[in-house]
Amino acid sequence: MLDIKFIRENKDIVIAGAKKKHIAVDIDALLALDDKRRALQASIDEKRAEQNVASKAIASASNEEERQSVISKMQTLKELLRKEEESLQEVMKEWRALMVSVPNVPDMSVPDGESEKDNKEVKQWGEIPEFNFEPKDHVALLLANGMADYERGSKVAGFRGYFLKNDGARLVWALERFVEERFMNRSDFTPLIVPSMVRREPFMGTGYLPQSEEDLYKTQDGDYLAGTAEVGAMGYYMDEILEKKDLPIKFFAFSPCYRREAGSYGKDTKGIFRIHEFVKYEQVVLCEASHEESVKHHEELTLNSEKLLQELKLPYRVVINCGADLGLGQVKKYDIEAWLPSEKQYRETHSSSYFHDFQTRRLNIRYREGNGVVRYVHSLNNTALAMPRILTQIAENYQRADGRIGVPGALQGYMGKDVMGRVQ
RNA sequence: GGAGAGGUGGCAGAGCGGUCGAAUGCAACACACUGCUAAUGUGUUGACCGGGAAACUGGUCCGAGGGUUCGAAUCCCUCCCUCUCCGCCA
Repeated sequence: MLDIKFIRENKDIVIAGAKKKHIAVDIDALLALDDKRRALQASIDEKRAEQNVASKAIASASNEEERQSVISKMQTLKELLRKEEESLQEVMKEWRALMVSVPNVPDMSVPDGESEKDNKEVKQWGEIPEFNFEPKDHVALLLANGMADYERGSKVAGFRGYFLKNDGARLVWALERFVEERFMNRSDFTPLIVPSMVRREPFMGTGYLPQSEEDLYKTQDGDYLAGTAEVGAMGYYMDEILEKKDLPIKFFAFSPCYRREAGSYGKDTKGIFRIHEFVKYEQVVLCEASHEESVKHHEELTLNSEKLLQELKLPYRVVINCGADLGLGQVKKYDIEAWLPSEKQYRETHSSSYFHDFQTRRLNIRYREGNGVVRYVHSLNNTALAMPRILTQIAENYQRADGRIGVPGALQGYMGKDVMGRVQ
């Protein structure tokens, strides 16, 4: 959510930002409604002030006659007040609905664009592997090596269901220990295991609701299943006022993740690239309200993830997401994409974004500055490692002529070997 | 699943329908005192919306939403949440 004052004073910027994101929102209607809201509020405040004065007069009236005369005057005022309060309520309802639909303003450095195809590459790392045999895709590789079972996966769990077995399961556990150890060595990150089954408020606060309701699983008790640990981690300090000295707060958060993938029925239907249920380690940062701080942490979070891919020796690139590929609250987003040989293109493994105070305003997470001023903190997040998606890139990039899969050097200690699978 | 208790400021915790934004304690901050620390004394300290250059000023907020009343933290209703006990289960 943006500050209504900011919208009022920077109408053109907000309209241009929404256009860049290709999100339809009627700012003029919002501002007209806001004028109405403020006029009503002022009138109500005035009447209440009158009522407060009268109340004191009634309490301290010297005689009954005087008392009764003020009371009867207040009875008519009460009726007027009631009417105005009712219309304010209606206005507020509409006002709130509009307010949560106003997107955050993207950064200057965000490129224009219609879709993810217009994302702009800003960095490439690693060498794209050349094979002297016909490389297979991850679907076949994992199956042939007994590392995944899709048929039984869908028998048991339905569409996009999967089992990981043998070295497939062991590889996930190895990756967990790999990433945990990297972050455990950093005292600035607080390890956090977060709930996946979460109330509505943190979803509203992080911006997943109300817009993306159809992408979420919902329980019969009205809770939702989170598609990322960001939701629970951001909810952690909801409705709290932090101290400046405690910032930045960095979470290394783990959770199972659930996504309905409602809008992507045709995409990535095979294998384990796009699935309903997975696990993810997520970096979440709360920092003081400064654009420079946000940018600094954004670059750092992105680099943290890049280092993991570098250790795994997976070729990747970093793209700046274009306007249309940004979420409602995001100011700027980098996707990190690792090379997928079977598709001869990079595919997303990480997504790193910052929000300024868009989320924290909704979540009501603030901090006290030294001078006593209370401000909304800034928030950011980025994937640390998501599994099993990363198995697709590992399997394909490390595949061998004999059909087996090499173990990345950084994982050999955890796996206890340097090659996975079986000879065909 | 059954029974009960409760939700008040950063925390703890009082609070007769009007003088309650709310006693008191703790914490924090400032000043004083003290060789340092500790202790002590004095004072200050809520958030949000609006007006104002500012000083200041009007309004709102005691879980949420309704109701009664001239007036609600206080009375009534509904909902949400938390806790305790019993049962069940890991």
